Amino acid sequence: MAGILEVAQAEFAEKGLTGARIDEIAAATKTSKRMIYYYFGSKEGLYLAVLEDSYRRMRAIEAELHLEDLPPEDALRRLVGFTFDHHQGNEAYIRLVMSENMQRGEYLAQSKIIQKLNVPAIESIRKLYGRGVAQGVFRAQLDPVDIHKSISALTFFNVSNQHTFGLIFKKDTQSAKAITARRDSIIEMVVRFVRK
Amino acid sequence: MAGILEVAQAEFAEKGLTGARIDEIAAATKTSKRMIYYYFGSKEGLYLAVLEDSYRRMRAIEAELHLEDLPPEDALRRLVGFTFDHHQGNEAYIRLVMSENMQRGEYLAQSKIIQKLNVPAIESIRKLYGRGVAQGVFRAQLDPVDIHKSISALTFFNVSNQHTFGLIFKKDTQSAKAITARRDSIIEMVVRFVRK
DNA sequence: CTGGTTATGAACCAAGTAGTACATTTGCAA
DNA sequence: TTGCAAATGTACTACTTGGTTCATAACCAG
Repeated sequence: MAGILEVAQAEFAEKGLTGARIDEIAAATKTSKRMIYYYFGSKEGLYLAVLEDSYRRMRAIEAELHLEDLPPEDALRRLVGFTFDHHQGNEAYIRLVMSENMQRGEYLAQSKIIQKLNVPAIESIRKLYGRGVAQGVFRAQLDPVDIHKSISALTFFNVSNQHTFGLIFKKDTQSAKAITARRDSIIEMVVRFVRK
Repeated sequence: MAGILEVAQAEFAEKGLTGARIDEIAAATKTSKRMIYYYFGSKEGLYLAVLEDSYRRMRAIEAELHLEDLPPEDALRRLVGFTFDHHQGNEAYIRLVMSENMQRGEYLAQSKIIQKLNVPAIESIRKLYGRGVAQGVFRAQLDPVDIHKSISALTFFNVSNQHTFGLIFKKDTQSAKAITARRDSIIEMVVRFVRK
């Protein structure tokens, strides 16, 4: 059954909810279409299961960064860099989130476990930012969720929109060099935003 | 035929390439399915036409901002604010671009006119940034395309990922107040990035 | 061993759905 | 008017696809 989820994640990430084919998922699994319906009830049920599983795995990896051990600015640099790498290395996850936004969050809204999974992400920013303000290196009055949103936007977009952006500006955006440069630029942007 | 494009844009933006239904588009038009095939050849042909038309209209609006008349930082603020508003007010366009990225840019790559349409966007940043450096208010050595990418990322994400982000962080992200706050935050972020 | 619950296989179906065949009409130039 | 190309309506089809029916097998507690 874990195998079904993996295969289904790949298929849904590749083609979206409507583009994905249950028959193809079944064919790539050891089980049959019959079993997919037995376990997940419907295409939508499977999609939701995949969605939850993907968020869960994403956050599980994010958990341990040990930002407390670093000075605030270093911690922030590390957090942003890590988020960047993480998005960069998980295109399937990115595509699932894109797909879900195309459905206007209709399926994620049905999930009961999602909200809980994401509190830690904000918490680590809140702490780190609080320390920075206390030490006088960060400016005050900023909203941690807003900071998180900017970090997400910058790192997410770099993967999600790589194709249209690359085409339009004829830039190689995916060479190791280009990726590193972009990574540094994003880190710099976030740090400058919070720095006093 | 212009009518077809409008209806088709709405349908493709709403449901993506695979989710969109030619029959539905036909039903919402004054013409028939037969005519859609007559003019556009296939579903993909129609999709490509819609894509090109949407980019074209987007850039046409962007054209006149008169940034030359303003001091560099003011010009940058205006550009970012305008881009933000523009994305905020054109969800259909955003969704089409998302959809196209889900296809890995396969259809946009077939378009011969796309690259040309986007040179001006970079040009206006390049000029504005050059002026800022010359006047000593912006730091040197930055890449205009990189700046443009950050502006796009921040403003695009705010629309494209509003649903998942809103759900996860239980934040109202679409009230007038929230939008204005986010707008200001993004402008500030970009300005701080280029400022000396 | 038995009864029932869980798991599985194979063929099947009804509803969509992109695309077409064919006939017909409209417009327009000569 | 004639003739030809562009435009259009109706009905159809070949195929895909989510989901099901029915029968059977494997498992497992009492």
